[in-house]
Amino acid sequence: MKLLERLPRENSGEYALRTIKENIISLELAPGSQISESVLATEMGLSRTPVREALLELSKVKIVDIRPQKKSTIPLIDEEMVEESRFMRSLLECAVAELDCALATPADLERLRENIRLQNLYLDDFYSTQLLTLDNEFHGMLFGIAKKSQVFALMQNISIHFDRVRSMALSSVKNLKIVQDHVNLVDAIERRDPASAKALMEEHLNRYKIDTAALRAEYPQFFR
Amino acid sequence: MKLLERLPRENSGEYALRTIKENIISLELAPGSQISESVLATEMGLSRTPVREALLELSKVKIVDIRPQKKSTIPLIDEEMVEESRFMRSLLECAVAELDCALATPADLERLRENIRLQNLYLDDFYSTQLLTLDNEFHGMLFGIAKKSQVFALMQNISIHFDRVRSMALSSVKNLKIVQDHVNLVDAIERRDPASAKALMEEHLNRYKIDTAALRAEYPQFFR
DNA sequence: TCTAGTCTTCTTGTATACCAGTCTTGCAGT
DNA sequence: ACTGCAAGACTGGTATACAAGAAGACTAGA
Repeated sequence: MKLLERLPRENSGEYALRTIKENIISLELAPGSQISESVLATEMGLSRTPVREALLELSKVKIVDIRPQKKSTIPLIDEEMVEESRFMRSLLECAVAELDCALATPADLERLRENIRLQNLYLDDFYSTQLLTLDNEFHGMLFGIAKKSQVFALMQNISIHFDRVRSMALSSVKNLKIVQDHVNLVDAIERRDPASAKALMEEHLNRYKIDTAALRAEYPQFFR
Repeated sequence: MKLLERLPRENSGEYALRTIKENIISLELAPGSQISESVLATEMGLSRTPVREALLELSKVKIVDIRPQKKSTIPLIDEEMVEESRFMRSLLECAVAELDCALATPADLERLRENIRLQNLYLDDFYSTQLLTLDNEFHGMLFGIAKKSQVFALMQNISIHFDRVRSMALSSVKNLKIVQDHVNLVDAIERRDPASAKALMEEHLNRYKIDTAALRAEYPQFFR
């Protein structure tokens, strides 16, 4: 369990959720491993209550498997779940990209480009978690511009299935392509070209589709 | 606060969530009204813990507004939120309707038609909550057939914004149309006609779009 | 040595106690 | 009568205590 810094004005429950989520995505809490409310609570220096709230939320999207009176576990990677998550993302993100072509202001576009500049700074493998954060922010901005922030928040709940596969798959050659995708996408939005924007987004998200087969071969113990 | 029967094998938290949700949709817990963990707990004969878990989950989709150390409230109806919810539903349901054309088995179709038969039995205004339940089951089945049950579960979280507007808008003349929509949709799926299925679903969901303006006029105190 | 049964221990579920703010209310002083 | 302050009655956040059930270890008996 890798501890994070506690953010200002963040309460214990939010801190626990953020920490546990990060550890699941980074595979620090490995697929198939057992967890316990009280152990996690001790490790984080909290009581069971906020930890329990976090685990309960994660269990709603089946990224934590709580079995009363038995051990709870981090489920193995379930390709059907990953596919559901990809399906949802793809649909929503494509639609949002189209909306953005009509709604993005010059200021919005500048914020997007600024984010991409930062992505370029963190292209090294070593910064893969920072890159992941920037990537999430980038996509979050796209939803915000389309006035669909709540949809984004909800989508992120299930995207964690996708995210932990992503974090296994990240490699610098891929990252290069991903950042370039972002550039092309912003260009399309600036051109007010919804068809291109949608197509680019679809292609962008499809980069992750291919990986699961190879990953399963490499890390069979993490898959169902 | 209208109490529900406790389901077998349902734990307190689930019971609290189900009860509170129902009361929000039925406007028993009216938009703008204040709530308190301990009062709700007493009313339901539970301790604060499971009630708190339920409220916390509802607050994630902004259908409950928790303000630490201040009173929590049921937010007024926020049309932007209703629109986000409608946007998400529309996209996902249309895509699922298309998938169903390829995936529905004869047994699936029969279960759908059986559900519609029940809908016809409850067409009276008096049974509007039963009808709402059947409607939800119907749409849930469509997601299940497309192997997207988890997406449905997630979508329902935000759909509560939509649902409580729906429950204000229900009238028997509308219900007739809705049930007919369902019939037409299943026919299209049986014909393996994805274009029609998608179009019918879109039309079906659009029936609710018009209502908000009229409802705001009728119940201004419930709107922001 | 193997098996059956019991007891300890660990799990999550639920209730309760306590804490730190905030809002209200009532009293005292002017 | 009005104003200001203080006490107390709430709020939700957190910690802890207790309950119920499952699993595993250990012991007793064959």
